[in-house]
Amino acid sequence: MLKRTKIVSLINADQTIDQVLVKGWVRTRRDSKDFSFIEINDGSCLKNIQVIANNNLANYEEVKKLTTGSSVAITGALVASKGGNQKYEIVAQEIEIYSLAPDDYPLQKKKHTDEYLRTIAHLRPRTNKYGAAFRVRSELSFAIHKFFNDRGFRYVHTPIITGSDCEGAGEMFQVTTLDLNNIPKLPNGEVDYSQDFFGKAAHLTVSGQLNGEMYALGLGDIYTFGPTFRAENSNTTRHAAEFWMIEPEMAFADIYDDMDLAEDMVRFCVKHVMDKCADDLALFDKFVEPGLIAKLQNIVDNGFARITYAEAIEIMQKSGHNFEYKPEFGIDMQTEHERYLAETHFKRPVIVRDYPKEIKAFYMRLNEDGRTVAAMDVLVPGIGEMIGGSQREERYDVLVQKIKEMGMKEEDYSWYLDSRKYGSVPHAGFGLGFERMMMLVTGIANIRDVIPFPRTPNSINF
RNA sequence: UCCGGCUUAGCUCAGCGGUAGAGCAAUCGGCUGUUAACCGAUUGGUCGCCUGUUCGAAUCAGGCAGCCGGAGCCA
Repeated sequence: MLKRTKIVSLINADQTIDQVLVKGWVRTRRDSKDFSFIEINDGSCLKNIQVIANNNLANYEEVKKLTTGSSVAITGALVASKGGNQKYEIVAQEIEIYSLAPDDYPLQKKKHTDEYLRTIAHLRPRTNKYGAAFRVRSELSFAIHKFFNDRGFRYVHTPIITGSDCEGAGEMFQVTTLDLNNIPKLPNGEVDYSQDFFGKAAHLTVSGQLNGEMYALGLGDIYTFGPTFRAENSNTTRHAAEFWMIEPEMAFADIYDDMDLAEDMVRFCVKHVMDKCADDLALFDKFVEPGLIAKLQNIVDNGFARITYAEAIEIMQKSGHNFEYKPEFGIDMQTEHERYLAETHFKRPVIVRDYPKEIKAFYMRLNEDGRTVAAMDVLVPGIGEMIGGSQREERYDVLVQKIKEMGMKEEDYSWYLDSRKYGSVPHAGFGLGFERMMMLVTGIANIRDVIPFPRTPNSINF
């Protein structure tokens, strides 16, 4: 019994083969007088394999009805192609038709707009561009795991459902089994969560960081890589309600170790994808973002610029550039500022650190100057903020003070504070939006096009 | 959530007060070791929805919806 061979193996074969079995979907069929050319794609690589179907096939009349999108199994000989565009082709000995796609198959043999393909997100992995995008997504995920595994980081699975409604990273989706048409209430009118599934209010996680810190302070170096949810009404090309985040956390590390890790990780992952997905990246370089490969090579070769927030403000003030929001110490950086720094001034990724404490989260470590925190953001051309991280405040008293200052309840963080109470050590970590790294690597400009089935405000189809 | 734009054939668009068009796709036929093949023919639309202005609305005005882009929030 002949085993199926994937097309990627045949494309890269080093010699002809008497008999092979390929299975896939028809991309196009071109008829000649006595035979037909059929191009088959099975998703194993960007390229199709060309099949020659001669009229001596038992079911040649059926073969001539093959439409774009139909599925087939083809047994034949892998031979040198007489045509110029491919090294090998298959001369079919037998063509089994699994299924003929009717003439309303939505994918035509031409370029479709991304907007249209979003309306048929269940079929877009059958296109060249989206096939490439999701092969890269898989390879990029693997690169993340490989990078951390090679460095001895442990992969920690932090909870998706959280009972802490104060992770502090944005609006949360509530999780409940209460009957929304008949909500149990307390005498004071508030919802009686004691009757809910967990006996208290529950939400989808917005970050695994606080949990991740606990494991770093036991296992040493850890990372999380999983889905994250934000109920923000964000309508942009860079935000989704459900996205994947990578959150490493290192014990016995400071903000400089953190920046080194972020830069090393991005450069490793970019290099990995360049090595493993050359054909797919070439497609993006040609049709999606001209100059993409040169941009990626620059990231791999030259590394990131590093400046402090104060230096960033000064650079912008002296630039003569007309900003809508004037750069002054203390402002939260706007998109225009991030883009100026990464795209115009440095023309490569830049890490900005030591932000004013007022604009950053409570858990970030207060610097010696008393007015900045050891936070760092990685700003990337075309995307803006891709990574946000910090050295964590490990001093119990300072952290409690910060929690109070920001109007939060100390008792809500008792378990978190335990880590500072018992054997606290300096530690640092960051959060990386996986889809944003996908956008960097592929040049795809909309986050909806780098997630298989994107979830955004008012959109949860498929 | 705010600002702007768009919505006409399966897809991409033109038409911008006088009653519906093109290219591609599809279907049929022809031709050819073809390469998103080529040539010819055919099919295909209550012009997003509602209301108004007008003798007459795809076209002008108002409202609504959806989509897209920018901003904010952030990853």
